[in-house]
Amino acid sequence: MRYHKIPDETIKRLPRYMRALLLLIKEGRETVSSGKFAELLRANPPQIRKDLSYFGAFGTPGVGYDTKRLFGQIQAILGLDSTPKAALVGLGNLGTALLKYPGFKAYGMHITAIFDSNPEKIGETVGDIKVENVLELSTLKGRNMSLGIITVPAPAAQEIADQLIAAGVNGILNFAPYYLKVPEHVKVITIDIAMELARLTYYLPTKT
Amino acid sequence: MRYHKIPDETIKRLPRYMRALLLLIKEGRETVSSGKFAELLRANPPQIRKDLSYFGAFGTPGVGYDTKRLFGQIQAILGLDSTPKAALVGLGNLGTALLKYPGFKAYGMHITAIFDSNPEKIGETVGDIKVENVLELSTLKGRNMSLGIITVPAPAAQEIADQLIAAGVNGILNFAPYYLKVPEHVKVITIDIAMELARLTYYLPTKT
DNA sequence: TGGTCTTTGTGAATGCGTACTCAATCACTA
DNA sequence: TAGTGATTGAGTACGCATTCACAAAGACCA
Ligand SMILES: NC(=O)c1ccc[n+]([C@@H]2O[C@H](COP(=O)([O-])OP(=O)(O)OC[C@H]3O[C@@H](n4cnc5c(N)ncnc54)[C@H](O)[C@@H]3O)[C@@H](O)[C@H]2O)c1
Ligand SMILES: NC(=O)c1ccc[n+]([C@@H]2O[C@H](COP(=O)([O-])OP(=O)(O)OC[C@H]3O[C@@H](n4cnc5c(N)ncnc54)[C@H](O)[C@@H]3O)[C@@H](O)[C@H]2O)c1
Repeated sequence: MRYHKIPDETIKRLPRYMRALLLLIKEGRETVSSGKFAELLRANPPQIRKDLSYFGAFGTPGVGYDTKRLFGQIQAILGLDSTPKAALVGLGNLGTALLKYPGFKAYGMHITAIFDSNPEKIGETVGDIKVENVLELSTLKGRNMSLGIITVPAPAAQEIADQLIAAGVNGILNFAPYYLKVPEHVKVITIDIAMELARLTYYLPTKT
Repeated sequence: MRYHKIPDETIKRLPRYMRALLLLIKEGRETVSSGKFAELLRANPPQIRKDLSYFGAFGTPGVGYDTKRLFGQIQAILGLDSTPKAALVGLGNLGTALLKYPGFKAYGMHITAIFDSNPEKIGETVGDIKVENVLELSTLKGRNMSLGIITVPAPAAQEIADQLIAAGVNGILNFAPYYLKVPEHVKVITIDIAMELARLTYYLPTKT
């Protein structure tokens, strides 16, 4: 049913559905059944149907889902139809890699501001964006920026987060290995690469 | 020692515990109670106690957990005490960022081999590692490499994964937005950055 | 237009992980 | 050596997510 509680796990899967749909659309497929779709994603059909059903009835029985329409619908659910703008803070190795990555556009996202504290980097242009001084972070306020990406060293992360939030950002993608303290209305997703790599070794066959 | 089923979520938390313990050790703390520890991690005490209890009794009632000892124990549980070696394939923007990152060592992990297909990159050295031709990937076999890191474009990911597995790797950290098909005994963790960013917009206040 | 086939949408059951609680345990002190 | 206080370890209850199964619904064809 609509407007009831939606599992967080469902939200995590939606962007994956989008990516698979992009592929299907490129292949020229007009419709896809939950069965075929599940095969592509290595998931099971009822999972997909249930996930989608939380938001309404998008499919047609006997046929399946219209690929283009479903893509648009998921995009709308996630709020990507309004092409949110993101500010990146910390033009280091990781920040640079993110900026050079072309894959974000396909979903309707854009990084439109860059900040750093290093005087050598300030003023530089990456793509067509000029690197600004982190001290001017508050100037973001009028620029309708809804997302922040933190790629500064861990000790600076909390301070940057506070400033981003003060500037009106209410979603933060954090790469620093630090657990940010933020107000209720702000959502933080931390990607902790070292943690994932560490976890991976657990699953290796024990060699003793 | 409990050899019953351990929740995957528990395994995901263990590396975070390690990081927090590193901090405590640096601060000179000898012991920590589950209460203090939970506060630091913004988690709740019973969760931590339960997680640890799956592997045995590490704490002393009335006192708490010995920080150094617990760090070593978690390290052992994860298999990081044997300092697993990792091979990275795809020395692009992301691959370079990972190689320059010093944070992996603290957990007991090392990237000790690099492969790429670009002739300009082959032969180059990064840190003290020489970049090898991806066609020579099979030479990994004798080098006791247990982990692979994939930072090549998505269309090449499956092929690289197959070759890594053939060379004896059985844990893969994959950054390519592609869902790899691997044998039963191989564990894959995919970090899909674009997906996380896309998901983030869902939680933003709907502005209409 | 009626019948059949396919596939959806969802109520119900199952299974898993988290949160709670409390007796058992250990250090410390007198 | 016995008493006190703090904290663990785990059995239990709860809640959420996944899986299952089936009735309702549209498409297609005779
Ligand atoms: N590179 C990786 O592979 C990797 C892996 C795991 C985690 N991380 C984390 O990601 C973050 C960035 O990593 P990196 O490798 O890009 O580091 P980096 O040192 O290359 O880049 C950090 C950048 O932030 C800038 N900076 C520092 N303090 C700042 C401040 N107060 N305000 C604004 N800018 C500031 C620096 O000038 C630099 O450009 C770190 O927190 C790191 O722990 C990185
Ligand atoms: N950079 C990011 O921020 C980012 C974000 C999300 C996902 N990703 C994914 O991570 C992967 C790497 O991204 P990137 O930005 O570093 O890309 P990149 O193009 O900078 O680097 C790719 C590297 O792989 C090498 N390569 C290509 N084909 C190869 C092959 N068959 N064998 C060996 N090496 C090969 C190239 O020579 C290059 O050095 C991609 O799959 C990308 O989709 C990157």
